[in-house]
Amino acid sequence: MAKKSTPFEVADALHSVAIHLLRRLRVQDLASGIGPAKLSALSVLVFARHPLSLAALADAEQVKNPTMSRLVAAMERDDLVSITASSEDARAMEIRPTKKGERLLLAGKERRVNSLAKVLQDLGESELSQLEQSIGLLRNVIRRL
Amino acid sequence: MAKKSTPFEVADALHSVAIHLLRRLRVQDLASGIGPAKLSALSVLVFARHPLSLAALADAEQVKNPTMSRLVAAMERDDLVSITASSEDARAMEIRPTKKGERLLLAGKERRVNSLAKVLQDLGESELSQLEQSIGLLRNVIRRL
DNA sequence: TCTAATAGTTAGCAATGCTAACTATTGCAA
DNA sequence: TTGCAATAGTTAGCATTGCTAACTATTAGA
Repeated sequence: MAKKSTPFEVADALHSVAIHLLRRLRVQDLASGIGPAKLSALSVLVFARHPLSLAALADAEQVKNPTMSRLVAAMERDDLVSITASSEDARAMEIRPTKKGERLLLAGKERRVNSLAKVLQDLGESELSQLEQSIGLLRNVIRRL
Repeated sequence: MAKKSTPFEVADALHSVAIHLLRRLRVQDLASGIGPAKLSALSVLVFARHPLSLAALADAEQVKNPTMSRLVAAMERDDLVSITASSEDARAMEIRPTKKGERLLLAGKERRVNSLAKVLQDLGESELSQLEQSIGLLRNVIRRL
């Protein structure tokens, strides 16, 4: 049986693990030819399955509007997203991934996640489902953060 | 019962959760008055319990020498680390945290981790120990990455 | 109607990452 | 022993991504 740990200790360990996990995965991001911030924003757009406003996208990515504004502008220049004015509100934009953006995201994501998936394949089925449950827990934790 | 997921799906979810977790915790880092890269490097120095060379520190942090060189120079200016030449090799440096650096790290870490710990307190004991087991799994995964 | 709120942009700064090219030592081999 | 290649670190210059402050344009409401 595992030693009983305090929430502080678990938080500390979790923080450390998250840092080091991403640090390793960062290497794979390079092959996408697009930065991690753009890749992540593009991912939100692709999986949203409907257009998002700039503010909504900034919110989802936990960055400020000017930061997302710049990312979206760059992605539009690269033909990864298309921008149209909202029909109801001329101030607002509707941002969608282009076909090219969608293709790039899926390919990039595959490359990125594959190196992690390869290691996860060595885990047993029960370990994998345990990880999955923990991920579910963490999503709630993050929401309350 | 949870739907059976592929390693790829779990890897993807894990990647996403790690990103968003750190994004939330980043807010707390601000109170340290020191950037996350420096905080993390300082953490390595403090917990190493012996001096490290620049290359060793860069390696531990998974960054290139010039990047670490700049971080270390800034930390020395702020009196967070002390730098001495190695007695055996005049090219190499020995980097240690100062008292001030150690204090700042521990205080910063506490602040940083506390916001996460606060949310984790609302989890049940079984959920907490489940998280803990997953963290153990992940440490092995990261090592193999 | 006019004013306050909202959506987004622009400008300018800071932190952190990189590569290329440099200096200074070290160590090995001729 | 000398001289060259390898090693440790720095400097310069650039890209990305984050921020705040200050701006424009549109909308909505008093």
